[in-house]
Amino acid sequence: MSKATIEKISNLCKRRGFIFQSSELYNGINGFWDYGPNGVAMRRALEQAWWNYMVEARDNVEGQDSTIICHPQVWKASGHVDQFADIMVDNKISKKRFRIDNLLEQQSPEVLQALADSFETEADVAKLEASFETQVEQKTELVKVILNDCKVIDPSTKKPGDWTEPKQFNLMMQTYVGPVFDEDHKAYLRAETCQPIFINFHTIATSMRQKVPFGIAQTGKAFRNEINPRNFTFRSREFSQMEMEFFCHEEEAMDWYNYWRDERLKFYKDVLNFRPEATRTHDHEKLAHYAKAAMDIEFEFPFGWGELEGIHHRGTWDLSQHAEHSKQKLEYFDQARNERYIPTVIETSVGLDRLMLAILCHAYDEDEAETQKEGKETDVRVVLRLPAVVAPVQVAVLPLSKKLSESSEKIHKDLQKNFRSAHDVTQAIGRRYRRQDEIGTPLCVTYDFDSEEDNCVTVRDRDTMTQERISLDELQGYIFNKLNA
RNA sequence: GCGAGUGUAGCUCAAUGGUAGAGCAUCACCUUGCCAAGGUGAAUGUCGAGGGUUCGAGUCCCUUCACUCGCUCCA
Repeated sequence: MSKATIEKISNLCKRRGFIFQSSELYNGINGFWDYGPNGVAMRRALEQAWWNYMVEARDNVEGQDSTIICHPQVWKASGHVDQFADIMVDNKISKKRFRIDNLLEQQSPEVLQALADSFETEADVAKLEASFETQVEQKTELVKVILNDCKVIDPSTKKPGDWTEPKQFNLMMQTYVGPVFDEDHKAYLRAETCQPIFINFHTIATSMRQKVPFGIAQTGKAFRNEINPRNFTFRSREFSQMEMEFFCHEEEAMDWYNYWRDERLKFYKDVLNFRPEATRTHDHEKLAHYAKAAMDIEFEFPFGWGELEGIHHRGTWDLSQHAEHSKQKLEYFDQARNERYIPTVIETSVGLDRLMLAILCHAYDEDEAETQKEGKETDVRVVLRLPAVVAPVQVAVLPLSKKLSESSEKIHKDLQKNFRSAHDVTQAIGRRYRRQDEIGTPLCVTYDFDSEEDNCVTVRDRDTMTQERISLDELQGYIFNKLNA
């Protein structure tokens, strides 16, 4: 049972320079988070671990880095502009909020007819929804009156609601390209990193002489106007994704789907050392209309199970959409099969910030340690049992006394060439060990008064708190082996 | 957006309407000192912001901002 709570994690993250509220000086901004020195070190290491595993170690996956702002048509083609915009309305009596399309679907024919009469249209959900959209765009007060006059039912109470003015919720963030802010210059910040992969598919296949099946990976920022950001960094409005789109022939798609699912599970197990019970897989019961198969890899956060990664069989939907909207042929000619087709896509998509949070929750531990504090035998030790590959500091060099700091700094400088090393000279040694435990440093190297004589240092292990005397000549190799164990 | 809650030192939190505090953390010095050790000292605040009531407001009232939790949303 994990001892982590979101409150403890977020406190530790702030106290130790991992993650804190963005723009705190101005009271913060909801859904945006900054990474401090330890947070950014860990995040870069994690991103690099993913990149190495998914791109660098493979011949059939290429990398790319696209712009955050793309041609607005990209997001119309992908369906985001439509699907990310909903009209919402609140019932003041039940305090519930509804999407107008969901609400319309649950009305009786009488109510629908009354609405249709008011809008001078037909009693059809799609047509009524279109009427609502027009009215809401024109910001008329009429809609609220109509909702209430037609006695639209609240599905949760089965009674007419006291409806507020419907509002348009846009989940895509908007901006303007060029100095003139009008409709013609409207653009979107990308809501996911995968669309720019789809539109670059042919350019990359050609330039890298790749043949299907092959993949393209990208990491980077994505933006969504989440209605309600919650649970620390779990749902943020600006976040990073690590996505890979694998293009293959439809006949092989399920095999590749299974292959990538297994690869991704292996990543969590072998690279990040997740305990088996920390994650689970969850097959989607309701598939998006274009999807053939979809599953999530979930992690048990202190607030419950949450999605870390999605593995999706997207069919030919995305490339077909872009082919249609761009009026370009996005077919691939497969020489081996002597066949022309739109490749099928298998996607792996993980949230970098969510994964950071999961790793922190997974690593958080409290144990009992002996103390020399007066009146106490043991004390609670807070320790992050981070895998060495992502630990912000991999080794800390600590002189037993400040007088020894000249020699210890030389060791630190030497270790810095190969590892993320820190040098800490202030305060009692025990306190420094505890500080390093809290940021998850796997190894501490202590230089003492004997070191001058015997050319040896003490290496202390974070998890066992045991110490070993190591010759300075063997130190680099010893640390390398321990960190890669 | 609705409802509830919270804003005081870096953190956790005190303070009947009457001089803003503690613990921890931080920093400096001392200590041949290996697990938040001991000692001496230091720094730290527009009490979220604005207005009002009062002789006097961190405390009461109003407004506002931000955050947290619940509802809605989460392809």
